[in-house]
Amino acid sequence: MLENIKTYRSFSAGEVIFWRGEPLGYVASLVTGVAALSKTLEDGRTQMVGLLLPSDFIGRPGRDKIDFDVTATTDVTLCCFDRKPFETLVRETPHLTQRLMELALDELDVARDWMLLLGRKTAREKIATFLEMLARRAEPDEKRSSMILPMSMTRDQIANFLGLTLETVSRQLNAFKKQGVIEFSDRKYIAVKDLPALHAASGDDSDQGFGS
Amino acid sequence: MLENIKTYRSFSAGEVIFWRGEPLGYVASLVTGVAALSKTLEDGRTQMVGLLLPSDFIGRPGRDKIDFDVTATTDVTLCCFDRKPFETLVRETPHLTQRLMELALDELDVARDWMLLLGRKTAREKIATFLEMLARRAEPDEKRSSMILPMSMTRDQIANFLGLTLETVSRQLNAFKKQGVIEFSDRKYIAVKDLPALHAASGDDSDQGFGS
DNA sequence: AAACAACTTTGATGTAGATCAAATTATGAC
DNA sequence: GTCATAATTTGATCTACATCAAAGTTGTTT
Repeated sequence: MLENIKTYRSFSAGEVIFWRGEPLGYVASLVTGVAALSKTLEDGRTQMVGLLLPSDFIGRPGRDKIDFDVTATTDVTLCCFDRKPFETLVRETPHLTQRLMELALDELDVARDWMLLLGRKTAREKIATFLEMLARRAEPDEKRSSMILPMSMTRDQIANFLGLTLETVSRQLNAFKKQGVIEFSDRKYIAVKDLPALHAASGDDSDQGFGS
Repeated sequence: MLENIKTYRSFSAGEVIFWRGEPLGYVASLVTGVAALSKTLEDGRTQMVGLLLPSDFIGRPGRDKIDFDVTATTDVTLCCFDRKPFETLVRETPHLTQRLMELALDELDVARDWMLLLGRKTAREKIATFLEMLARRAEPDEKRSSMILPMSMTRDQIANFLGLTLETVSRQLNAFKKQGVIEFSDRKYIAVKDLPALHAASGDDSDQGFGS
């Protein structure tokens, strides 16, 4: 049923997918690539408020506007559904509403973890949390302490994600490198050598969330 | 239908309503008072991740645990529904699911505004945003630039809400007082004298959210 | 009304991370 | 390969806010 109304769209790295305040013509599911949700203050300071990875959903039933920009971090492919028919479908399919609510609740949990990070963590803890999150997303089940993560964000983007400056991100990343916790030479990858060390540096209560 | 399964519970200021990780026996709607959602790091640093005012909902369909503590800020009355019958009801009432999803999306918007505040705003901007938010909630329609706000939070609680220390909160509050933007003598109230000045000091993009 | 405990204010000092300023090093184009 | 542009690193300095440390308030108990 969704099949009939779906179309694909592509965006290249750096392109804006949705502007804040602009009426949304469609909702979408991210197929490939990475996109970021961000908010901006009047003087240009920006803060990322969400990261979209493949299978993540953009758009909110019952709302025709969003209050943040959505930007392609890498080249991105979207699977789009026109809003009107999608909303009709949602109204007629209770199960789908249920599913969308679960997605919203998941996003809310992530947002609240991020609030704790932004409000109370040190720069070192922020970087450790960020890397640990990437590692967990890349290999949800594996318990290896070592792995290679594709890195599509620049230092500046990471800084906007963590509420830091790009210089601080660079320094903390190199501090972890010097300690042998991570390795990198190429800009495209970061190798995690000691995941438990990252977790220990994240400041998180050990039995919170995914605990140790 | 909800009538049959509802009960009322009271908590006095400072009491914990739900502990993080503890299975939730019931969901609830806040009737009177103020409660706070908060998260804690292993060394005790805490960050509030939400504020519950009358009519706000606690608990999430399909989840039996929450990842934060809920604490009564003032004396609180809750209207509770046992979880099992409530969930059955939700499954059978698509309209209710729809409504709960809207609540979740509203919370998500609030959480993201807070991420911008925590990540990028200065102490002065945080305080201005906080006071402006209270003013808007107290009188959503009124366009008066002057009003009296009941203040139930201590400096320490405000600090945990804004990602600051209590001393910084005190200093910034007194700075606004000295400038005639607010007034207070009693601990129970803050009088806003110049709402536009607060908005101007909040750092928000003027056409974002509720614009100027 | 005195004694207290819990807040709040105010001041002095310290510091993590921001800001400013160059190098240095990738990376993609030609 | 060479050039040009963008990203990263590194260093020096600055500053907003945290931290430490007393007072001063306010409200409550007896």
